[in-house]
Amino acid sequence: MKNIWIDKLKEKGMRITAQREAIVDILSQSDKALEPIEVYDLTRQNHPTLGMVTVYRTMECLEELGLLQKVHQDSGCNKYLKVKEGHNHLLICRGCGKAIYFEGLDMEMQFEGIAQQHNFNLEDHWLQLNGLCQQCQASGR
Amino acid sequence: MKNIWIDKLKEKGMRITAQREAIVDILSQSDKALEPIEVYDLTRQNHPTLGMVTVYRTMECLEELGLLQKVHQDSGCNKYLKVKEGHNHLLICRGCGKAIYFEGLDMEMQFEGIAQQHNFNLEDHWLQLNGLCQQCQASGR
DNA sequence: TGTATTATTGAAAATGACTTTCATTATCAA
DNA sequence: TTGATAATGAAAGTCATTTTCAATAATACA
Repeated sequence: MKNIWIDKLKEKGMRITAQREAIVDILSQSDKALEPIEVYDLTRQNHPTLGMVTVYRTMECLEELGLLQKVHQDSGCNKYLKVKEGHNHLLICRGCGKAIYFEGLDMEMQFEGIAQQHNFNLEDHWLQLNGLCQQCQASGR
Repeated sequence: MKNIWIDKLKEKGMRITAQREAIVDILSQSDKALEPIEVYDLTRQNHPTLGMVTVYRTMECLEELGLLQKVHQDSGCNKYLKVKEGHNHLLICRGCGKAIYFEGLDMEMQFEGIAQQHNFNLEDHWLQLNGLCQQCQASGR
């Protein structure tokens, strides 16, 4: 996972710095959407001189490369999650933030039908289920 | 529509001022999600002394009263749309922003099934279709 | 391997959205 | 009509994010 991201950065002609590698480490391994300040804090545990500006710039690059995407939640709209190509159906835990791309619902045809009813040309969609995962239920959130 | 909103404000013991009425006018009639600065600009056309602070405070109240809800889009996560109770399935135009609450898809059971597969306790969901409305297609966006 | 080029970094300053403060003004119950 | 007090808006404050710029480091190439 991490290596794929690093390769994509290289392909784009970007230099591989220790800072970028550390940020990629955190984000490519996280199963929850993270905001810049969280990435900053997590990365600084192993790389204490890292600056916030570098976090912002690196995350922006990763989004442009299609490796990260924004996840919108009431708790904040600045959270970024690793992309799973072709899978934009998400299940997110309100407690711990764990995000799961789920499959098994094929609703493209129905969505297309709704769009046609309203004379819309459908471009994409976003489906997100919100709830509490097993651990968070057990811990009584 | 507007009167219902005003009544709800009264019920909460809030005073009906000219500013609040003007803001309610704009938001209760808009068929697209608006951000505070847009509400400010629109409202000031008929009410030039209005302050930005009042816009923020009034929109916050309207959200708390369940009359407005946030709509998350890449173009901004600070847009508010009038609520249509029990309808959280939206079709939004990328061009003009027009938002339509649609019905006809009953997927609660399927969503519940997905949640159970992953041992989640489902709380709510958000489904949004994005595309181009007829007018925006015609105008070649 | 050494070196030149230039992308990257991070501190500091700037920006911009939003919130808080507070003196003035306006609503509305009595 | 009047008084209690909620609401307003200017100004100052806060906080996330962006820009600037001199110093540093990665990479291509000699």
